[in-house]
Amino acid sequence: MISIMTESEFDALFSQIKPVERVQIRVETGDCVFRRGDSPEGIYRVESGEVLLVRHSHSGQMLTLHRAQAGQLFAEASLFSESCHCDAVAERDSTLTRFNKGALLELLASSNADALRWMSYFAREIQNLRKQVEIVSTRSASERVWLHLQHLGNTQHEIEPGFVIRKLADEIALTPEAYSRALKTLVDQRRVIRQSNGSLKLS
Amino acid sequence: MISIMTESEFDALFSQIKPVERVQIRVETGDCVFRRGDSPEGIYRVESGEVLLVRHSHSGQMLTLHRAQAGQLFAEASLFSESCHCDAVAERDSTLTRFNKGALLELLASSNADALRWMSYFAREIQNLRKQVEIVSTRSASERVWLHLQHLGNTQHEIEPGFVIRKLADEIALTPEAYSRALKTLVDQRRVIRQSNGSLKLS
DNA sequence: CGGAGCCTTGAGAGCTGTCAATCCGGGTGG
DNA sequence: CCACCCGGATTGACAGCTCTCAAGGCTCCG
Repeated sequence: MISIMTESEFDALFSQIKPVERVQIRVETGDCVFRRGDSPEGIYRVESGEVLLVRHSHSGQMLTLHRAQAGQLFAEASLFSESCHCDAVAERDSTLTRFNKGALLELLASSNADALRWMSYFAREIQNLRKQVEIVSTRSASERVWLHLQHLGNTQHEIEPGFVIRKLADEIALTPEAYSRALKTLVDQRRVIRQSNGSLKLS
Repeated sequence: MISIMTESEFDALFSQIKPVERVQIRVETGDCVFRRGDSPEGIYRVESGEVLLVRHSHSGQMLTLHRAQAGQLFAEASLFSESCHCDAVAERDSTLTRFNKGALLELLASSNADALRWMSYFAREIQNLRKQVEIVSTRSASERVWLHLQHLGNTQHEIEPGFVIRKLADEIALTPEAYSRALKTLVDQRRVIRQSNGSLKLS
């Protein structure tokens, strides 16, 4: 059984790519890595920092589709696409590695175990997205927050301190105010406990 | 450049699977193909009819995550998963083909051009899901309907007659009433035209 | 101490969900 | 041919919830 790709398996994959085919990129908070409609140049890995994939509605509202943190990939789907479908914006000062699209495709075409790992990565991405659709489709704000917290802490059942309400609210299409109220509701219901160190514990 | 996998490429892929590894399945309206938590047995193709991937919130509300129509696959992501993440329910009487999970994985491991096609399929699925997240995250009902109609008719700019408001509303987490009102708003704004044959034209 | 940034809380408006009534088209049976 | 019924779509009325805007609170940091 092929399991979820671990970080070291990622490294094994990418280490086969010639150095000349990878580019180190430094971006500062607010910089655009690419914009919607750009021709995709490859897949990106976040080495440090954080990059958001966002879309802007024509009414000016911004929507976070994905939050890529250190160690994660983004723009995977653009491997097979003629244009980028989101804006990629640095949420913080970040360093990225870009792996050339053509080199990756060649690598995939010549190697098969790697192809399986890639597919498992894609499959996990699909499942995460379905989960996100489920969360965002939930009408009640407190249920939406509850599902999202469960999703975030599905292993540790605990949300680390230092979380930022504004970011969490963005991810599930709520305003920070509504998120705050919803969280208060969950705490009142004893479903979430605010711990003294600032973390959240799910029950 | 690898382009989107066409239906004939699908056929080429699946034709390499031994007949003994594929099962024909007939289901009637309302039948469950599999349930959340089941051990995945393979990937399914809808030959005729329609299958919905849904989740039930514990408050009893049903959410449509995906609508697989004739010619489409579903449960792709479960290839690399130990359990199904949705219920699959027949929306109409349908015939399905199930391709055995193990056979597919072997096929992928031994063939590389096919692996690329599979990945392109997954990549398209990911893009569709991101679009769905974008749509569902849109707060205004009429804007949500507008985005969804654009997504549905992104090639023909027209929605065929015979569409069912209830189903469309389900897909974007709206009530039929709210959908109806939103559609009326779009028609009043001349962004959508109801044609005499019952189809919708986008402008 | 003072400011900045974020979270929290409050009040009101706007929008969607709910429930109910009505309309419309297709199918059935007299 | 017509009355009737049935399912879905539409429309109306109202409650409930979230968004918006505004006003404190809190922590961190200079």
